Amino acid sequence: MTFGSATRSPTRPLDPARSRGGRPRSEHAHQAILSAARELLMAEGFAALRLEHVAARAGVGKATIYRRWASKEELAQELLTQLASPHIAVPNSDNTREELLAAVVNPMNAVTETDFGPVIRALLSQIATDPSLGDPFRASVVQARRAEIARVVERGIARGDLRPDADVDVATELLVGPVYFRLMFGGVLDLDFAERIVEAFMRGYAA
Amino acid sequence: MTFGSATRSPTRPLDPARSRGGRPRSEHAHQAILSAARELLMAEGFAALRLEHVAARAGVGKATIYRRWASKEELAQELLTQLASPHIAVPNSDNTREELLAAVVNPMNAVTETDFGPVIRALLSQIATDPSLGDPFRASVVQARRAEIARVVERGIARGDLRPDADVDVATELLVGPVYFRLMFGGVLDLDFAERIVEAFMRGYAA
Amino acid sequence: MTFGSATRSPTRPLDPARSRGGRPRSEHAHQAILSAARELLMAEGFAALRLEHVAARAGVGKATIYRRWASKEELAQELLTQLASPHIAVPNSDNTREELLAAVVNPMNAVTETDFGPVIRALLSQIATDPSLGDPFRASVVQARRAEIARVVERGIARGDLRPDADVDVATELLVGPVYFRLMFGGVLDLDFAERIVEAFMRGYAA
Amino acid sequence: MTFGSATRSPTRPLDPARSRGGRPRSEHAHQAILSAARELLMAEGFAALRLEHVAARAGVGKATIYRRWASKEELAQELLTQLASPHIAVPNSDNTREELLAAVVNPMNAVTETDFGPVIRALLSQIATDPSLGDPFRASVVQARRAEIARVVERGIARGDLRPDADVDVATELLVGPVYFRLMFGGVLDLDFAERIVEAFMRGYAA
DNA sequence: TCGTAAACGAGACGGTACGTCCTGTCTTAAC
DNA sequence: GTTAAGACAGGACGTACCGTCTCGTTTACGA
Repeated sequence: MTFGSATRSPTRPLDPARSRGGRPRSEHAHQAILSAARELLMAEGFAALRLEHVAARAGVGKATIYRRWASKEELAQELLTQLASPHIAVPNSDNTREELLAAVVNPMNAVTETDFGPVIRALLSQIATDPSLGDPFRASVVQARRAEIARVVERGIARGDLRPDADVDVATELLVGPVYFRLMFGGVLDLDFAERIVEAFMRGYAA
Repeated sequence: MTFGSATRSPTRPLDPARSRGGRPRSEHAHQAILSAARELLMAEGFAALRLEHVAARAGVGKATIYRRWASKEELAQELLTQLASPHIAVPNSDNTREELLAAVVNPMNAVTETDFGPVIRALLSQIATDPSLGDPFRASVVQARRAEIARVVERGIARGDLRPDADVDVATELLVGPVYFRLMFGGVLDLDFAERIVEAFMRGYAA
Repeated sequence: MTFGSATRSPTRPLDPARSRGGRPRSEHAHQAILSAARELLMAEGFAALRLEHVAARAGVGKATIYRRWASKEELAQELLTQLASPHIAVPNSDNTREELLAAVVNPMNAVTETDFGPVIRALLSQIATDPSLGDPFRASVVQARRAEIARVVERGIARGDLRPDADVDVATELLVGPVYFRLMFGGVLDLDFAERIVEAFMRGYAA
Repeated sequence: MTFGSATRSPTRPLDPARSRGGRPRSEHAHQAILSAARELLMAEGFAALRLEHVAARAGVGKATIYRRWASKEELAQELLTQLASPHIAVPNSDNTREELLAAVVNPMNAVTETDFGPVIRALLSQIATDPSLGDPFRASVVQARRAEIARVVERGIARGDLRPDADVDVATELLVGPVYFRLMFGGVLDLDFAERIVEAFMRGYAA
């Protein structure tokens, strides 16, 4: 699945009438801001993230940030979307248990081994309480993951590996919920954990 | 299970040598601060919580807050512990399915029908990233819930309702993880959802 | 002249009905407060004088200060009066030049060699702008000095040392004004300076 | 005499390397702050002067004040210098008594008829005790006045109106000391008083 | 090749909140 | 009924950032 297609960059559009003239926006500044923001968000958390510090670290004026994002939230959303995209897809492997394991291991690796982990940890509250950040996240990342897992379950049923009445509606919760539970509330996130989750799922829904 | 025993109030201690003299701390001010903080935390989120506003709403000087809690985080921790305590226990009902349902419904009702919901939403990021808030929360609330669910599973095994090899180590994740997943990432939290979660668990581990 | 007779202690009276009973006010605490206040006033100035620090240094509760003086100004006034009293009198020496010199040297020594110097320096603005401090000071200390100098001039005229039309009304200003001018605006305050002031006065008004 | 040349503005310098960029400091804000500070200093005195109130009255953020002056003292110093400057010069009038009278009447009018009066009253203590305010004041205003009066005396001697041994070293104290004495310690400040002071001086030092 | 126009780094602007300090009052137990 | 201790509501301190606004400068495009 291509994921980016569902995403809408929160970056502020240029004035549509600007095509006439003016200096173009600097792509270098753009990336420097995102990098600085990611580092500071991971180091300090969302509440303590200071756009003034982002600007300083990026070697950029504050206005250059506000020209692109209206708020800290918008900037965070872009970071989140950028980092979440690569960890959604579960390839068709013709092996249902393997695909289910991938559905658990993908998000687990994302949060344990990439910057997505610290970043989403820092943004959990914003996602859970601020629709301006949560709604786009749910509409893109969460929805993409739900769809991917639904496809895995359907393929499993089609192969005869899963019972036809396997509960697609809560499959994402059963497989990915435990990963986020431990992300927040502690507990090891390793392959053994992932396998136990898959084992419990398979016991319930194997044909 | 008594829960409070595991909790440590984060409230700043008085100087141990103070018993001799001085005006005692006002219990009224203490409660007014906690109420004001809860309301503002629910309304604005943790990042936008202003102790100055808490003080104003509580009709209290800022120093009266700082005398009790060293930071916004400590104050939030006390709020969280206060609100989480009542929703842990699962009574022994001699019916394993009923007890498992209670293990899912308890936290679900806590987050949907009490102030614990908005408060923990606001504090998820702090719990996940700030050990000063997360560690006490994990040591008290999360640990208590794990222990309670372990007891439910063990009673189920003892009654012969659950297989002896039912996976106690991930039972909390399987039962409560889905609830928190939907709390953060959307989806209805109702009795039907809870029953589907329990159904999946029972399918996997019923004797 | 005895000076104290003109002074009214600013110390708050005890409740007139106090003769009945209760613990008597501690004279020790009273003196400790005045000493602490004098030291801190000299070290920090009036604007930075903190009653909290006075209380701490005196080993006294804040209420013990407020029971005696209604404000920082009243406490300062008592300090000032206490320190100014000893430097007013000019003894009759049967030598007009000697007495005039004493009228200059007395205040000069008071400000250069006793705590009165730093204290009045710290309180000049209060005296000049705050009637609650300035009026009692003018009514006691300044008035006493004027009267003393008037007596010196009159004795000088009586002895035939000064012209009968010597200007009594500005004599204090001519003799003491230069001392305070240098106290504020710099310049040495020594015997030579005092003698030049007296010399100028004598040149103008000697018979 | 040009007076400003001796003065050093206490205003905080901009970073010398700032000429490159940044919004320039607002002259309008600068003057609004000085006006507000003058009004409040006159109304409340130095000790009760609140920079927060100055900022509010000037319609300015507190940082805008601190960007220019490091402290209440520095701000006061600028006020003082600004207000003192116009009252120093004594024009050559070819009439020694007239010039001496001007030397007394100038400061007298300054303190009775202009804002310099309330302002210096409020700052006397600071000038007398705080070198950071007193030293610049002595170096500029006081020194200028001394020099001006020395010139008046020298012109008087040159004209043959004053004795060649007239005491220049204490002339300022004799002429201006009485004015400040009454400013602090009470007594009318009118033309008659000024004439008596000049009369006493002339009696002593006329040729 | 030259204006025009927008973006750039810098930093001042009016504000809000921080966490600390102090004010003047009040409340306790001890004497 | 005063004492030392210390909590109380209130308010100012000086600092840090907010999001906006000027500056002088740089960079591209279209006339």
